[in-house]
Amino acid sequence: MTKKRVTLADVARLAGLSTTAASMILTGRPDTRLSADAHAKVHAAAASLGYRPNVAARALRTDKSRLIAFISDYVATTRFASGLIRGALAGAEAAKHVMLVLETGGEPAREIQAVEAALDRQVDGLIFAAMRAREVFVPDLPINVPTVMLNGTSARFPVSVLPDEYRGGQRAVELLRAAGISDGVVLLGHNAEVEAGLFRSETIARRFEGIRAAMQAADMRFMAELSCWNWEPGHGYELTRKQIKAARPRAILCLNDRLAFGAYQALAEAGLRVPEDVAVVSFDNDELASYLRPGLTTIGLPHEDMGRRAVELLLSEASAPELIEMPVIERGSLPRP
Amino acid sequence: MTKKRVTLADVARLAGLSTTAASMILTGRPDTRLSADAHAKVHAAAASLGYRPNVAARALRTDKSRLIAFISDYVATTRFASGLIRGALAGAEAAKHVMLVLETGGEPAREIQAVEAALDRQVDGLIFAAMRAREVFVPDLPINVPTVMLNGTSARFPVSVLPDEYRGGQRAVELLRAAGISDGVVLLGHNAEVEAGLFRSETIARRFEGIRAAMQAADMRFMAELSCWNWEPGHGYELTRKQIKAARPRAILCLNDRLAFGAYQALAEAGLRVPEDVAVVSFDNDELASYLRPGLTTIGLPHEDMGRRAVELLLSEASAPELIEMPVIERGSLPRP
DNA sequence: TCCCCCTGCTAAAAGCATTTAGCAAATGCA
DNA sequence: TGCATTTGCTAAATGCTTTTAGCAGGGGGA
Repeated sequence: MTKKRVTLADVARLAGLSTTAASMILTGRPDTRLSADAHAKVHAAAASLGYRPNVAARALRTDKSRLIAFISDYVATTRFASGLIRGALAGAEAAKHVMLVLETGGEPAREIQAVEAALDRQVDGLIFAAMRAREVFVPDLPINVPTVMLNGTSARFPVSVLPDEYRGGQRAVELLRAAGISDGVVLLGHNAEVEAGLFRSETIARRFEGIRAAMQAADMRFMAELSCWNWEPGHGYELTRKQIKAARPRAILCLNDRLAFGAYQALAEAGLRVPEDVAVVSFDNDELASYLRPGLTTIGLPHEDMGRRAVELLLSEASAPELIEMPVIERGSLPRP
Repeated sequence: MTKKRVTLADVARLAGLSTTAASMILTGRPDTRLSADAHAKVHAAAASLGYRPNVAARALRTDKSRLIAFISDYVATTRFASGLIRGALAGAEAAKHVMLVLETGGEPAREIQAVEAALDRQVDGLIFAAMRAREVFVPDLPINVPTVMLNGTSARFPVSVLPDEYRGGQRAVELLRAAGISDGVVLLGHNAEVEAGLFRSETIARRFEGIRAAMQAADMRFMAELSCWNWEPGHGYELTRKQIKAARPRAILCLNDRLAFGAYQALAEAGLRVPEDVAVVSFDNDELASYLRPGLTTIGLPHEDMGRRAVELLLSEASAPELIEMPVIERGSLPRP
């Protein structure tokens, strides 16, 4: 507890050199003219004392903290968005940075506090992460460090990392086609406002565009579009139940895995088998998807990749937004052709 | 970008006082003899310049960084363990601290790096969080700051925060009793090694003890104990299916919600209704539990409370471990008596 | 009047690493 | 030998805040 930290001065003293020399050697400066002997002595001294630089002192001098702040509205309400953190953490570690995480609940006051707390600590960059992709509120403070928007956008900060929803939407439809299904497809989770990008998420609007484009390209049309606000299992269950009563579909294209989960429940209850009687495709690759029987084929949200990429863009001071590929995760909810 | 930070010296200059005065006033020192006038001037100057102290410089001088490190093996593999982070984040925010999060994947080399990175930044405390409660590997480095173990234990650091599994185990059985069920109960997810505390988690061993104690107290005995290593839905499904074929239980006590999920699938397939034909109780309060139909009654893992409490113990330099109550979450998988 | 204490404030050091400017000795070249 | 370079290294300044030690002036008591 009381053992004093070992400082650069201690190392220098033990090596019989100046702190200047020690500093230059330990930070690995290229063009210094210090002798090989000096290098050896300093390294030996540092090792024997177990020297570790005081990052605060270094940050004070260099204005680089090797710290980045990850400010999100909700870390893990969707357990799933935590993939964003995991990825970012991995990216930070790879770049020998360390990550401060702050949660704001989407409340402006807490957002301000979070940004201030981060800036006070001289972070090298800010990542604003949103649980649901949308226009993110960024407090109107002077921010003088690189900033990237993760799973969201901001008029003020152009560099963002988003899933490539358009392509993802296309893929879902292509999957259906490849399974030999070209009609009797029901869209589950439609919502006009969302589709228009008015609410919740512009990126989901792009998902719709991709779906519509692919449908058109294949000259397909939905048998029905079942609309609801929240995309929770309960809604998926109810809508699917009603649909089955009206007319049995050949396939259900669900806007997320939780809806698909509800659809499975309704199908099971009606004695319909997946995929023989009704095929299902979905979006997200929620952990759920692997629990279902049969496993759910879904277009994954590449959260972990996105998080990692956000850090990379941040540290390379990129200036353009980036779209991350949505992987197709094939499990068993589509018939093999 | 180039706008220089405003420093304490700037504030002092504008206020027409020394930096000493400004510092004392802004940090709210109690026994200073500075005039009310001086206070007013300094505060006015600070406000008008938008002064924010440089935390690195302050940390350098005071050795207090208002930073705590959250070092975990896996943040969110179980999406669920991320509740630990959420709680800790909330606790840190309440205490005006900020949290560094580091992930180690349980690899010793990364653990060492993580601890060093944290210590280099003069964190005020360390939280070692484990995804699964167990004896946690803590690298053998000199650690001279308060440390608490979260959802795990360590011989070296006695203060830990764990769920009260013994009581939780009892509660599960009591729930069955209260629903009028006293026989025909199958235990799903037993495992002799785990029960003996030899592997994975000592706290799960305590859960078993609680279950056994309550069973004995109620003079009940399991109809069968179905054992498996991994507690995933697939295993729950298989074991339940076999059990149904052999003899239909009145209730299934599942060691976690994922097993219960599998049990539901097998039950549905066999045309058995929950809870009329077969009741189910479980542990964890995974998000899954609310998706099932009917909702799963389960003994919740209080991750968020635990995270918050860990920070509180850390900052109060507590010296004793603490058990956090496991809430019973009643949904619809038990019959109303 | 002299001494002491209180009030209100400040100069300077400390905390630790990086960096600029520059010194002394050795070497190279003519 | 004499001058310019190069080599190998260091003193001191810098970044910003906190804290210690202490100064100047006014008032009170003896």
